[in-house]
Amino acid sequence: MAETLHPAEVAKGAEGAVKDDADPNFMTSLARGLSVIRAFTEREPNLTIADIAKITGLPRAAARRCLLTLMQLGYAGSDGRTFFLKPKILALGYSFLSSAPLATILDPLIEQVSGAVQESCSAAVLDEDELVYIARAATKRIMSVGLNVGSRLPAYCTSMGRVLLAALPEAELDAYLARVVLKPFTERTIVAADPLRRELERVRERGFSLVDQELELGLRSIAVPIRAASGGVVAAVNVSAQAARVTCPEMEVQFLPRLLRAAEEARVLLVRSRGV
Amino acid sequence: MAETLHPAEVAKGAEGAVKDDADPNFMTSLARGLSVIRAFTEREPNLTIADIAKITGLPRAAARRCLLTLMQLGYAGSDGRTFFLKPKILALGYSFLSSAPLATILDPLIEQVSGAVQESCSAAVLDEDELVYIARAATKRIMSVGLNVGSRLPAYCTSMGRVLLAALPEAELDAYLARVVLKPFTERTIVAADPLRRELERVRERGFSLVDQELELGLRSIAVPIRAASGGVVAAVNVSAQAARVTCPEMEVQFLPRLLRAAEEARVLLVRSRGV
DNA sequence: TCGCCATGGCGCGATAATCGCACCATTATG
DNA sequence: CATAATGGTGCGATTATCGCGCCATGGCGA
Repeated sequence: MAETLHPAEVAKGAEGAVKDDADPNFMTSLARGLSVIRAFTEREPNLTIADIAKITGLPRAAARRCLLTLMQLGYAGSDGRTFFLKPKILALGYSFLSSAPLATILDPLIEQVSGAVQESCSAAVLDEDELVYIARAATKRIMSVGLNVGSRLPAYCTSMGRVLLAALPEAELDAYLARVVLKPFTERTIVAADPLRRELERVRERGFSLVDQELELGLRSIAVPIRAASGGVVAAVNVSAQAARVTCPEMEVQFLPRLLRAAEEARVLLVRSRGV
Repeated sequence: MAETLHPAEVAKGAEGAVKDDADPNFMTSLARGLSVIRAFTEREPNLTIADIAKITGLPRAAARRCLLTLMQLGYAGSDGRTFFLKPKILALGYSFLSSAPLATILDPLIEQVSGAVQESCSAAVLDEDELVYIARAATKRIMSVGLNVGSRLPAYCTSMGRVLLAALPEAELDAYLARVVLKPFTERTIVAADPLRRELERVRERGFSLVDQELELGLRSIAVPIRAASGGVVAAVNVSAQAARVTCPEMEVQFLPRLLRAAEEARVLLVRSRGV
């Protein structure tokens, strides 16, 4: 149980650049503690010290120290044998949400669209080559479980991801394409750089992205960009639905207008809330 | 700008118990790093090193090290002068959300109730004497801004808080009442222990809690407990509305039945998902 | 325009905080 | 019953972290 998973952002060095780390400004203990927090997942909400050690690659004693510290601070709890995260941990992630005007503003809009079209609706931004959900309204509990605020998906094969990629400066897109491996999630997934570039070009021209079962069979989604006052794309919103229930043309007809309206509304609201 | 706010869980010692016994299992650096994360709030999403130092009480150099570490790990960013949290920080809180069957299960139910009654609906649990939102569906952006997943409110003057307090074992309730100061948020807030006890007794008997403008004038809310298979109360769900629009009797008539139904549904779903 | 103060960056010596090995007790495992 | 794995602990080693102090920068007011 609990296999050695994510590469433990700590270990050698997340960035493969220089290996003679020894950066005097890098606090190893902090990095370790955070990696311990991230070791907890849906699959294994209750972990033992040994589990954590395996997952993070930390020595058992170190893992234990982190856990104990998190406990003392109220971020984790223990039933004696296993450890688990406590709700206080939300205070961390959500210092971001509450400090992000975006999430606050988009949330009600998302709800509104979702309620109107009776399908799941989300907002996301790009972070480290991935798509990160910052707001979400689900109609039913379905769809490849567990998409939540904070969830991360690849950008190249999702509608919101493509909208955001399409808005990237040329150079950054090049860098992205150079970095990322386009893994096929279904047989429809675009996995070659050139076709992807063309698709992004198309997204840019049409002002929205429609992705048909490229991430998961049976799942279609359509997304539009959210623009700030300045005109820059700051996020994306989408509606996703089961392919069996909604055809591609229907997605455009039924969902696109609402998405565009929400995006326009968001833009207006964003103007008023710019403390940045 | 950026006043000295929360007491910096690090400094002296969150628990007033023993003084500075230098627990060998406590990693100060980790605690400091986490307190830096929590220094970011809605009011000030962009903070300078000096700000952070003031807020957390850390020396400037230490604050700087934390910030730089968070940056290297991708949790924070900087525009050169000020720092801000990046979406990756959500991965921390998200470890909890995704590892909490509760949040996943309650979310769709919340949405459903919210959609049906056209008012904001939330779910919360108790954590360190406070109410913590674990799921939320807002209809409009209103109501004393920024209630989000992760938000914390006092338990004694909120409907969900009372539902959860009412479910506490006698001894724990005593301890709670001994610890907490009942601060009046409005002139209606119950601030004496005895009346509060009686109210909790009433909540226990009636199976729900209706709080009328005790947290904020113009705000009413009604909550019911969510019970696990075992019968223990594990969370609460509520509906809140503007007092001007919905009277107390109306709250009971219009919202209570739906809340009870959602709670019953949750109970059924919880039985099936108990991996704990 | 000229200083003044607050801030960010940096280096370093000091030291205490963290490390991780090694060992013991206890409990799953077979 | 034997074995392996886990949790807990202590300690010496060391190095990761600390925080003071200094310098450069720059915003701001006089």
